[in-house]
Amino acid sequence: MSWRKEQRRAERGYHHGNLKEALLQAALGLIAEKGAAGFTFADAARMAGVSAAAPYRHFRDRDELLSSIAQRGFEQFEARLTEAWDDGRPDTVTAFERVGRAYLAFAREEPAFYNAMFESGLPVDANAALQAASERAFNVIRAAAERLAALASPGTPRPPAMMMALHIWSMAHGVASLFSRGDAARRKLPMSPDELLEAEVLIYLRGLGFPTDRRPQAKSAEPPPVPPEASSGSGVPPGGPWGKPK
Amino acid sequence: MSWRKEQRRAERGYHHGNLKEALLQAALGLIAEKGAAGFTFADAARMAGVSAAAPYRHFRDRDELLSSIAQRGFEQFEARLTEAWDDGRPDTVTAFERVGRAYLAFAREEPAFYNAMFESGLPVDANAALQAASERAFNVIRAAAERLAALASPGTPRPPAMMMALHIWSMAHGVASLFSRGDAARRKLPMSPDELLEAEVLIYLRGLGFPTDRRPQAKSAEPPPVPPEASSGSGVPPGGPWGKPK
DNA sequence: CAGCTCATGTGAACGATCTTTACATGAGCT
DNA sequence: AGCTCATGTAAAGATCGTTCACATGAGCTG
Repeated sequence: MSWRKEQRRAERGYHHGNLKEALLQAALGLIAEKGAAGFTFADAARMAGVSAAAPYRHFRDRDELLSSIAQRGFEQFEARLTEAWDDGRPDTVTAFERVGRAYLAFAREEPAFYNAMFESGLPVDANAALQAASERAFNVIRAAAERLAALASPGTPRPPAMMMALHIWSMAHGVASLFSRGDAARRKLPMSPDELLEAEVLIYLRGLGFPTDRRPQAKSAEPPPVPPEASSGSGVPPGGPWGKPK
Repeated sequence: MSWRKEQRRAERGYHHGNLKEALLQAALGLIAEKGAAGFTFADAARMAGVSAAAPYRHFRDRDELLSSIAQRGFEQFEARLTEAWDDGRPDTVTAFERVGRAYLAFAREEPAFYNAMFESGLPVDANAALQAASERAFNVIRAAAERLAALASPGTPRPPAMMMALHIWSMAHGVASLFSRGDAARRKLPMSPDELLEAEVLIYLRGLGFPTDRRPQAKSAEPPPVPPEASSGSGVPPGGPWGKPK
């Protein structure tokens, strides 16, 4: 029973050396397994091989650990989105959809982070640093929407980029949290969450009057010439974004 | 100290008489206050004036109480959505948007139910009855989407109703959980969640080629005549769904 | 190198929760 | 009147979050 603890202690000495990091990693693993609600401070301590009181030297309380994880999550999230956006290459629409896929991929591949960030119930404004990190991540989407808005067909009012960004965010978050993660993924779907979101975004963009055929655009100040399909009929390409209906 | 408990007991006798219901109500109140994560079985018992062990006569464990609440929530949710849909009166698009608003209204007005249903972390398939209730609620959206799909402009492929329903659900859930409830509502927005969702759905529907001017349609088998704006230009009415840009 | 300091970890303890177990009560039926 | 069984209670064990007094040893200071 207790020789194990002694053993551990013998291996690493009285001081852990890197407990804060170890706790964050342990918590991450536990949240991935059992959700933010199921994760316990004591478990994290045990997993790091220290007493239940040790974590209090590094985090005021359980919530502070959680919000540290959320913050780190937003930072990685921002990085992933930025990378996916790739400054709008090769063309704005393609890059924009890549951001959508990156959103879902993050939710799927980093369930613990996503959980801490959006589903742990901690207040958005718990922590100034957290809020800032969250805003930086959102700003990636916002900036992309800004560029997309600039592509609006001439003669049509330019949609507010902020609104577009909020719309895209809500779609991505909705799909992720309803269909793409953990228990929710068990809901049976006629298509993958990725395809679902991609179609949703494409239809939305078409609703705004954007060409969605992904032709690379020159990065010019004036909008590119309107492709034929954007000004004739309802703008629906044959087959539509959802594939060929039978 | 303990005269209070005796007092309570004197008022109602040894047997409570309606404990199951009282526990559900108490839990609902507690979840509304502190979220599903913060709610404790013991608190619910205390609030109902019984010992901490009493609830186990009515629910296997805390999770079963939670899933009972979620189930009841889905039932009320279904009722609200059905009422909002009103069988597509006065016209399909108007009714469809009313469903969207009803979704948000439910999320806002019944935070406890919404929390238990979508944010409590309980598995979708925890319980057959729960899953069934959830599917019945979704079917309201699905049926509405079915009717909407039948309105597709002639010559354009008819979008799969299932996909549309999933899209609408993800939008509504995304907006609700990001902006419309509890802590999340503190995120500052340039518009209300209701307006945000309404614009989102309108743009989406336009992307599918639907007329979105809410003219009442005859309930005929064949689609109504295509309004001019749906077949000319990009289909964007002046001002767009997001109001007048400056 | 000796000694001091302070960040870091320990163990014990408190109150709260979840859950089980043996026992108490009384409503409704015979 | 008496029996039975659903319903409630008290007590107890296990786990958690959190605090407090105390132990340890890494790194600075002289």
